[in-house]
Amino acid sequence: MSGSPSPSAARADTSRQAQKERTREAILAAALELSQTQGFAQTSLRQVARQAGVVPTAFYRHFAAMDELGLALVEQSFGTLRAMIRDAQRDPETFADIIDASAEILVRVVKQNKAHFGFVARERNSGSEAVRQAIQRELELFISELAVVLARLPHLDTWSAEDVKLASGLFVRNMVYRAEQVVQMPDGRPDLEEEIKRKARREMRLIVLGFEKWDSHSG
Amino acid sequence: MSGSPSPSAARADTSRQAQKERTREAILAAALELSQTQGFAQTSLRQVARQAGVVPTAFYRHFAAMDELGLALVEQSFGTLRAMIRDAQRDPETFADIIDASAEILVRVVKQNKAHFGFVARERNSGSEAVRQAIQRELELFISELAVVLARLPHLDTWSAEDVKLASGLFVRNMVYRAEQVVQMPDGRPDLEEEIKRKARREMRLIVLGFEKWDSHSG
DNA sequence: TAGTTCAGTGCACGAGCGTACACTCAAAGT
DNA sequence: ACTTTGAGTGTACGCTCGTGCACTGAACTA
Repeated sequence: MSGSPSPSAARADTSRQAQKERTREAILAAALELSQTQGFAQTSLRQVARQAGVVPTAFYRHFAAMDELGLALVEQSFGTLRAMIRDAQRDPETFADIIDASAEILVRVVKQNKAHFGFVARERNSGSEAVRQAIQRELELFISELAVVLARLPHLDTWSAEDVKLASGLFVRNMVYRAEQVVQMPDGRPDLEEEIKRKARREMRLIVLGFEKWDSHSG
Repeated sequence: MSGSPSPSAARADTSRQAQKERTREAILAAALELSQTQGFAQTSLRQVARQAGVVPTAFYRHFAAMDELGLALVEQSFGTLRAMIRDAQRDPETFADIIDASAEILVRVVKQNKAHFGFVARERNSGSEAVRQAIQRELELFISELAVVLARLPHLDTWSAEDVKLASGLFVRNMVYRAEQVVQMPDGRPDLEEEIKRKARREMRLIVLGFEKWDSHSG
């Protein structure tokens, strides 16, 4: 992450690769911002270049085509998503129970990363074939990762792997849905925010009740 | 619905309004088909006109702009969705239980109307502002309608209206998700189809188990 | 039958698009 | 000190796009 060849230059690295990286970031940021209002597929190469402060043909020094940029954004977005569960696992005992904590973290992290979560929600069903497939695959992977976490919880620790994944899928899909709502939420409306948290909590509780019964039902 | 001014002409009505209606249908069908592969927002007025067999400027005789066409497609699509619950309510006792029936009907109807369900799934998060809002509103309405049906079922008949709506929302969102899968399913793969049905059944059963416990939990 | 209406035509326009190509000029390599 | 490299530039091309405008001719009206 550090380690440029020249030892000093703490403020603005003028080395070639550092400058290139900076432009790349500018292009990614520009594409993400433009996607928020008009969708990635409607965002043109020229718009991205303009917003990034670069001439259209310079784009090709970084990405072969817009599709490639899209895949980079998918990767970036899921980095944010993964940071969220890492966050959620860090201190699971701060709150009365794990559900309150999850609802809290969900709303907070999504609010802080509206662009990334919005990108995933939008492009999941409407992006180009490549982007769509990348998102679906990442989402499947994410469900599996969450399943590993869930498998250590009471009730679920005796379930089959398939059952845990089913539960994980239900959670993730509800999370995606609530995230969509947070993304569309106007700023400065803590009442709406609380309402979403409350609904998310109630839904998760209903599902957990199902867990408990499924437990005695199949165990 | 019938009642053209001229009494005969059972085959091809050449009356003015009938011809106009036929062109309108052709435009709707063209837009729906083009949306399937490239999304509605990427579909141009000229593409639609071309596919409908009409000159671009003729489009304006039917819709003021593409947005208006989009709203018409939303309406058409939700007509299909409503036909589905009407279908589901028609003979709820044909199958062993209501869950088997729902999974069966879901997959069958979605498969028969891939274009409409795909349109809703895609444009729900990525359409123009107007289209997106129309879909969200229709989806909310649909959840309320399903809640009325659910409220008559065992266990749920004692719940508060808000709780029933929560349950209805969970069902609809899972339905939307499974519908997305059916839409993306390649043709002629009954094994995948059965797999989706099986998962949908298991998910619904898990949620229903939650219902039963919530019942004794809050009642 | 003569006159009106209006769905669909044909043309023209300016604008934005992706991308090919030849270029510049600092940083990196020698 | 020199050459090489390659990120970013500027121009130019052939598209497609939405839309304005004057038109045609069959279905309707009186």
